[in-house]
Amino acid sequence: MDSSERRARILSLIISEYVDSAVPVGSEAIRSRYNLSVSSATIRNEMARLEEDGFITHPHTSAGRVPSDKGYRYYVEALMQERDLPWEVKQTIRHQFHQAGRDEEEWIHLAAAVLARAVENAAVVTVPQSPESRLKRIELVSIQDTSALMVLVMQQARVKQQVLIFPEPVDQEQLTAMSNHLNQAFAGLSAADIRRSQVQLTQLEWHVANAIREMMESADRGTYDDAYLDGVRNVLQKPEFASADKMLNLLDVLEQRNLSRLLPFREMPEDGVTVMIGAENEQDQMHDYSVVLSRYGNPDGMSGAIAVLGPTRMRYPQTISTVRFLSQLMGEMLRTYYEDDAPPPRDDAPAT
Amino acid sequence: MDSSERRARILSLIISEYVDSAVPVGSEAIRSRYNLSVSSATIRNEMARLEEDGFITHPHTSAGRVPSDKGYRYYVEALMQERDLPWEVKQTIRHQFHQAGRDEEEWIHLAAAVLARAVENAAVVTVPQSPESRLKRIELVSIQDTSALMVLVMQQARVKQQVLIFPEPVDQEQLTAMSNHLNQAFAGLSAADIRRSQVQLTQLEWHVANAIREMMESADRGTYDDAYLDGVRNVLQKPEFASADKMLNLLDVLEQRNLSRLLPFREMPEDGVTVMIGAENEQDQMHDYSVVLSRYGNPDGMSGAIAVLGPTRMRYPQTISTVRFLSQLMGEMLRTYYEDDAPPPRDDAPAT
DNA sequence: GGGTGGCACTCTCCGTCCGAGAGTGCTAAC
DNA sequence: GTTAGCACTCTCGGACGGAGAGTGCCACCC
Repeated sequence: MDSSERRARILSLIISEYVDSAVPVGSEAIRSRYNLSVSSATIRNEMARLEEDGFITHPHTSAGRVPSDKGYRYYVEALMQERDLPWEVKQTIRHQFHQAGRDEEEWIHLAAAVLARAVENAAVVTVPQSPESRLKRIELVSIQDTSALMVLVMQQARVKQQVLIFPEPVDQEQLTAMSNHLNQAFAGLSAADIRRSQVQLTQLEWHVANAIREMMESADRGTYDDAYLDGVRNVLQKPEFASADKMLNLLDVLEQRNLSRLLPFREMPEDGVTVMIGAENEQDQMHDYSVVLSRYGNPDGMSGAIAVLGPTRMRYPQTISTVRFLSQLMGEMLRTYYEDDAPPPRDDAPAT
Repeated sequence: MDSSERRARILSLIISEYVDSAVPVGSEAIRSRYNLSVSSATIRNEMARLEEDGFITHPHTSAGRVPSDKGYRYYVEALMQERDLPWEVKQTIRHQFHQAGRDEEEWIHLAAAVLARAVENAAVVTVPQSPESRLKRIELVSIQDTSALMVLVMQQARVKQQVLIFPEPVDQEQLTAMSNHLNQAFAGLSAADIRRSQVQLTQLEWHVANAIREMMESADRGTYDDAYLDGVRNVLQKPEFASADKMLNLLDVLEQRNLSRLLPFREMPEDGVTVMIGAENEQDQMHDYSVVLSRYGNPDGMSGAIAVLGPTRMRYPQTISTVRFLSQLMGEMLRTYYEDDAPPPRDDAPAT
């Protein structure tokens, strides 16, 4: 057996063992558990080499070895074999999704729950966003003399609402007239289009148009901020978080709603699964965690992100396959239920 | 000094001291810290009496005293004096609220954040609900050949949305015709009214009407389930949760979305603040926590609940005042922004 | 008889110590 | 290159003990 090949195998075994047990793994342990045909002394020699090269470390002199970020990275890159999820598992998930397919909130929730459960870590799923909202319909409903509810329907079936306060009493008839006019003027436009628009508007209409534009702009800005989180408990239960301050640390990372700053959604490639191990994440707070994430949907149309967050000691193969499958599935769901008639101009979209 | 009066004073001091320090408080500590004119031995005697009567307990023989649920209850009932919040504090909060008054979600969020921060514990704020939703307007917007977005506007400015799938292609023109007809037929009705309605509907309209009814029913059922939570960290940081299992315990209580089962929203009186101390809550899981809660809004119109959750060791006076003030303020907000002109009379179902 | 000083007693907390156990690294031999 | 052997290191957990805080009770005092 090639010596570097054997070294790789040992690294692989250390990782499997450590991922399962959370306990530093010693030379004798792997020899006996995987009955290798070499002695523990040989394994120790190899381990020393692996440590020299930075793939594993030592909590202290007389402890077993623990994979380093670099070790995991090499494992993910070269050693592990990603298994496709078993057909039944896929089928079960698919079924659950089609059950809950109507209500977006429920649907995203479900995705997070399924993911968290499958990978036994925390899952984050963002609400899908379109790159630039376009107005489809506006509706004004009277509430009080001087206030009305504005409901915006955007393309891709996104609905936004806001209470408007008018400087003078406005009745439903006026509101209807205004919404008719605004619909005519603004349907199909983006926030920028509306800003540039030259349409003649009354004072009140202008008031409303402003509110529309602001809401659309804030919707466009808010990408990735609206995320569902599930499975925090999975992570907290892991032995690495047994102490109270570790737990608080993790909760700090998760509870704040600026998750999107900690997960590198922005740098996500258009497709494929991204793995970020420990200190590879630029955020200091994330150095003890790994993130596996993927975009779902169509970058030109509706898209969001799903991510798994857990300790660096994570089952990468399963996690990656699951994230991959779920992101595909959610893409399909988006196309089926939410996308406009006009198919986005890409020619690799699998037929539904 | 009357002896029972002195005993009450000592209980009061024990509670203040313990609430601040989280450490069992001894006789000498109280004497010196509040320079009472009696010796520690006398205080010990009084403490023995208080313990006999069940107001305080002993973690172990040679430890100081800790208030029992009964002790806190007596304190809340008879000893503490609820101070009104300082005017500036009220003003600051009021100001924040009027800043964020438009968007309901933001507004509820803010309420939870303000409350959690003010009382240094966890805060729960439910979305306001009306006792029975009434349809105000329905809108149908085409998405694809066979699917459309249904947007329901209820009285009290609540908006619900759902994607509908039709068995046959339907274009926007048909959708508009349908929504016009349904608006005519159903405006102002409750789910029950719609169920009873005798209006002639086409097959497709019937399909939609069904969806409307289901959504309204689910909205009516869902009271109190939709809640915002803030300040979990405040609670976790307290010394009583320093150990990992205590933390997990608390997280279990909070993370699950069935908070409404643990907080006795249903038994809430129509007005006033309810305090529930430790084992007074029927739910076993809640025996270590106290809850201070209040309804906000108008029981006949829109109403919701706000609650504070923390360890039984809690600053009851401040917490109660804050909850009281916030519930009043939120009631005002509801009336100002969200309530219909016509207060919902009981028997106004328009004939169809 | 209530209040008080005194004192023995109890229990926790924390630092120290020690032995068992696990694992390493090195060396010498195969 | 591999291996057996062995000294060495470090952690973990239990035992121990002293310091400190607090109680409970008794005898005494006003």
